[in-house]
Amino acid sequence: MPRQVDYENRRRRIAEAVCTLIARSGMEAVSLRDVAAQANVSMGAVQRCFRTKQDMLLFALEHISRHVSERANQRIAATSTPQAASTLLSHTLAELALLDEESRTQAHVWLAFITHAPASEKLAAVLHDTYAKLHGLIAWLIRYGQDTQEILQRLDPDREAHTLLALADGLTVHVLAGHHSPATALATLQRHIDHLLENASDRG
Amino acid sequence: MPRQVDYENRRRRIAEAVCTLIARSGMEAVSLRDVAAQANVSMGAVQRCFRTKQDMLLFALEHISRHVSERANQRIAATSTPQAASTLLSHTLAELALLDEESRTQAHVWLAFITHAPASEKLAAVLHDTYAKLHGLIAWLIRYGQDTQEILQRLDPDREAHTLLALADGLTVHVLAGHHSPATALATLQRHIDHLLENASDRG
DNA sequence: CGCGTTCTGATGCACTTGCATCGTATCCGG
DNA sequence: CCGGATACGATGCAAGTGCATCAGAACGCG
Repeated sequence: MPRQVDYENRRRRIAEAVCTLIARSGMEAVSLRDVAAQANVSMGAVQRCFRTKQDMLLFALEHISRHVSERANQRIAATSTPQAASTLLSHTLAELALLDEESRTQAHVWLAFITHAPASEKLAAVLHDTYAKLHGLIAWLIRYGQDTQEILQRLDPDREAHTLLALADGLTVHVLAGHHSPATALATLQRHIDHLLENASDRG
Repeated sequence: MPRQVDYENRRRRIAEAVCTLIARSGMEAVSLRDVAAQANVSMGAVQRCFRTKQDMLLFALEHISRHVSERANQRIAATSTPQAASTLLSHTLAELALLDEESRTQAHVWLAFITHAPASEKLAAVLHDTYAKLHGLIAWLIRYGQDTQEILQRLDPDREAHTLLALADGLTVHVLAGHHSPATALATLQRHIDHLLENASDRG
C-alpha cells in the first residue's frame, strides 16, 4: 500500500559504494557513514537495507562474486562465433585474474575479503563456493579443449585447473602488490597455458 | 646512565603480538591496547617503541618479511649435504608458499599487508622489495639447476621464476580461503616443478 | 646513598564507530 | 483527498579508538 522502493537496486548501489571505499583505503575504513555518503543515500537508508554492517559487507562480497562468475560464464556462453577452446581458456582466465585496470577495484575487494575470511564463517563459505564453481568451470574448459584435440590428452583436467586458478590468483596478488604490471602478468599466464596445448613447440 | 632497555627485543615481541592479532581477527581489529595486552607490556611501552600505529604495523611487516626471506635463504645456505638443485627449489618454494600450519599466521599477515598496500606508500615499497628479492632467489635457483643439468636448458629462469612465485602465492591464498588443504597445495606446487625438470616423463 | 635521567603505566581527551530511536516526509488505497 | 502505513534522515548514545600527558617508579653513576 504505501511507498514502494526498489530495494534490490539500492542494495546494489550500496554494495558498489562499499567496494569503491574498500578499494580506496582498505576494509577497516568502511564506516556506515562513509558508505552512505559514497552511495548518495542517508545513513538511515543504509541501515534499512542491511540490518547490520556484517550483512552489508557480506552482500558486497556476494555482489562481487556474482559479478566475476557471470562475466566468466558469459565469456563462454555468449561467444557467437565458436572459438578455439584454448582461446576460450585464455580469455576466461585472463578475466578471472582481474588484470585489466577496470578490474583493479574488484581484485582489491576480493583480496580484502579473502584476508578477512578466517574471521568470518559466512565470508569463508561464500569464498569456498565461488572457488569451487570457478574450478569446475576451468576444468570443464580443459576437458572441452581435450575433446577438440587442442589440449594434451595426458593432462588431468582437475589438477591443471587447480594450478591455473592458483596461478591466476597469484598474478592478481602480484599486480596488486606492484610486483607486476597487468601486461606482464597476462603474458605469464598465457605462457603457462601455451604449455598445455597439443601443438606446443616440442612433443604433442 | 639510567635504566637501560632492550628496545630491539621489545619491538620484536610487540611485532609478534601484532601478527598474532592480525591473524586472529584481521587488521582493523588491531588496537594499541590489544597489542599491549597480547605482548604483556603496558600501552605506554608500546607507544614508546613506536611513535605511531602506522610505524608499528610497518615494523611488523618488515619483521615478517625478514623472517620469510631469511628462512628461505637459510634453507639454501645452511644445507650441509649438498642437495640436488631441484630438491632445493622445491623446498624453498614450499616454504615461501607458507603452507604448513605453523606458517598460517604469517600467510595471513602477509596477505593482510598486501591488501592494505595500495593505501600506504611505505607498505607497498616493502612488499615490492621483498618480492624482488624472492624472485631473484628463485631465478638463481633455476639457473643453478640448469648448470647441474637438472632443469631444462631451454627455460627462461626469470620467466619461470615469475610463474613459480605467482603459483606459490596463489596457493597460499587458496589455502587461506579454504579452497585447498596445505597438502594438496603442496602437491600442486610439486607437480608444476616436476615439469621443469630434465628427467620428466617425456622429452628431456 | 641520593641525584638525575630514563622509562612506565594510568588517565585524559577529542574523535569515530555501529546501532537505536523518533518525529517527519512520502506515498498508496479507499 | 485523506488515513495510515512506510521509508527517511537527523540525532543520541555507549563503546572504543589513537595519541598526549604526567606523576612516579626504576635504575646507573657520582
